[in-house]
Amino acid sequence: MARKRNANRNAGTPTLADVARLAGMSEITVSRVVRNQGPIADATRTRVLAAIAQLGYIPNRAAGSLASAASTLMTVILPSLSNIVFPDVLRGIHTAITETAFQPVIGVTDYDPLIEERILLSFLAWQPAAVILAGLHHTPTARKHLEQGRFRVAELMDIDGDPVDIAVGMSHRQAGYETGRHLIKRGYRKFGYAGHMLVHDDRAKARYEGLCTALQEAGLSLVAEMRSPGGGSTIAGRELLEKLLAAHPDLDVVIFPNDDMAMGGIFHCMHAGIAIKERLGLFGFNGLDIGQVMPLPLSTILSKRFLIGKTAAEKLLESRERPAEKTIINTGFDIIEGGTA
Amino acid sequence: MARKRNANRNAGTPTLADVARLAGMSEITVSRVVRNQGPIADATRTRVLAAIAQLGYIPNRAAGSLASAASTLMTVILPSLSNIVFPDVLRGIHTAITETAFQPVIGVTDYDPLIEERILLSFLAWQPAAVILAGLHHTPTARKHLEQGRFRVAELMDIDGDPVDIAVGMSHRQAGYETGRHLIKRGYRKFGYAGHMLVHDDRAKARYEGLCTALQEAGLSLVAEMRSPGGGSTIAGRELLEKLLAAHPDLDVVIFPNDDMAMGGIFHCMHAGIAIKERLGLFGFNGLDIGQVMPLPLSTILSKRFLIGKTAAEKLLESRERPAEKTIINTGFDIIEGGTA
DNA sequence: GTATTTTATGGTAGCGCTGTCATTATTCTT
DNA sequence: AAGAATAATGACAGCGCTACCATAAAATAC
Repeated sequence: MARKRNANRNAGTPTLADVARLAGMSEITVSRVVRNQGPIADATRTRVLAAIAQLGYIPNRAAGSLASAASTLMTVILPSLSNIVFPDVLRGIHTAITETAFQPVIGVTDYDPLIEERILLSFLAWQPAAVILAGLHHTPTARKHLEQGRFRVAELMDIDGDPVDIAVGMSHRQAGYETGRHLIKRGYRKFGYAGHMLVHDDRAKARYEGLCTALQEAGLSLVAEMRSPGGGSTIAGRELLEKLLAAHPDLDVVIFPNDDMAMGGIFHCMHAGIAIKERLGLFGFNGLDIGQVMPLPLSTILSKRFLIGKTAAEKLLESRERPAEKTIINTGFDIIEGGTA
Repeated sequence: MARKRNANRNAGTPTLADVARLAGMSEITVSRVVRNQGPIADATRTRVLAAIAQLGYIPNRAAGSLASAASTLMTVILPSLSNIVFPDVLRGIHTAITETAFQPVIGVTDYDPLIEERILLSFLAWQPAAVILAGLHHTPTARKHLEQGRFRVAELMDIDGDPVDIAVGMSHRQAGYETGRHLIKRGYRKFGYAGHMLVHDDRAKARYEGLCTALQEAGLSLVAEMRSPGGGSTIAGRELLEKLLAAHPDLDVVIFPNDDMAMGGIFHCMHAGIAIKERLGLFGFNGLDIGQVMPLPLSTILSKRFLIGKTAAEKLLESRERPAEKTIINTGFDIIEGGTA
């Protein structure tokens, strides 16, 4: 019976109708006050707000979403949370939407496009207002949904490719290339690469390729490379550099796919008494704070993660509609000369 | 007119009714298949799943939530994302729920209980299945909602207090106390504290108080303390230690509220040529990886952040109902002796 | 002073799904 | 073989809200 159902639910949860009754207005008027939409007389607004406060009314967003076929949720799907990089992006997003009605729903893919697809579909069930993901590479199914959905899409970090709507990030290929150019200019000639095995980390791969291109153009090539089977942690960087140098003691510079690993490299050198920069150059990527506070600041490339997140979210807030044209926002990067290469 | 409305929405979004029609079943049966609920004949399930696949049906969770007065959303409200600590917690939560239907919605409070309250209320509009927050201290309004809501509540990090339902964490007061005992045992006598000004960081405060208690019991007290106006970053730790030592050169050990600041302390000593441990002990909190990989591993306390997040989420998954009794899960902490104190 | 626009409010019909109660086939008891 | 329990499915109302249209009152136009 309907009454039973009501009894179960309504236990102390006031609805629009309750507010309307108390304020002596219709439901739709209360709804308009709540949503700040349409013309409302000041007196009416005051009365309604008083009733809302008195009852402690909390709007039911599920009902609202259902009725309007739209929600205030912003789907954020990131590859990882292990490293501060993506929390930084998330922080940027949060900063942009903190004063808006948007609420971020988070998914983590572990760099796996199939997991990304699964998470995306499960989140689309909420009719999100916008979707943010990392990178430009998704499964065909995911891409299809992203293109056909009634929501805006921002793809972060990477701009080397064809975005669905909006891409915000930097060219990782170029970053790798500039890294190579920079180090060649500094006089390094025997390049080593100490990477990781995250096969789906497209951006690390793009930087690697950019680096190789720069070397090639200068008639050089990687003398040695190794990849740590785990991930890209500091400890992995430390151990990997040790192994790399054991096999190739003649290297004069080693590039890491991120600052965490590069710092591990610094620690190995400190421990093994290797003169950083003079005897062996070390170069990272990301420009983490900690690398810059060290007595010998890490030479690296500053990626603007917070800015990427913030810019993307702001761009998504600009309009409710999908943009007619694709937009690519290049947040660029800075080479931090540092003291290690 | 209804037709117009339909036309706008239905643009390519199949509903349960569409699936039911195609499969030749009733809507409720399709719903049961989707939710894996109730007895369904194998043949029926197969037929329905085929229809779902054919149409690319995605259930509308807003409608489902409205009808059932329950959602699959898990509200996660954290103080900050700037430091890896809370992303670690979030990672633990995500690990626990990744194979379930739960989806985390994230809020960040900047350690402000009023912002926490605002975020909580806005999230309750989704009728979440569970709420996770940090700490045991909330505004009265927030506490009231947490106690009366139709969802389970987990309060993380801290267990010194009275939880709503479930608390998962450690005693920060005890951690501070043990820090003091440990350093006294090591022979340190002239204690300095290099903190920050996050007034709402209750846990740093509890550790500080525990430390003071330990000193007092040994007839000692803090010789000097300073607080950096910014936050608890590595650079702040480095600058603060320099200032602290300039004013109080006789200190023989300095405690920091977190590893980030303590590492800043290490860097200052390295730069200034101060013999760490012999001349000046340094002690942190958190047990971050990076501190342990340094040539001189940081002396600190390992807080089990990932475990806290994971345990809490698992506990919340155990039952759909609010627990009859309060539960406190102490994940404990480990003193890492390290090499800096 | 009437026509037109603007401002403020309400009635009503769903949105897409699930809870509740029935109903019919099937299997198990004794 | 009749009765009881179980398995499998369906009808239907309604969750709480908002889009859509309509209407009344006030302001403005000419």
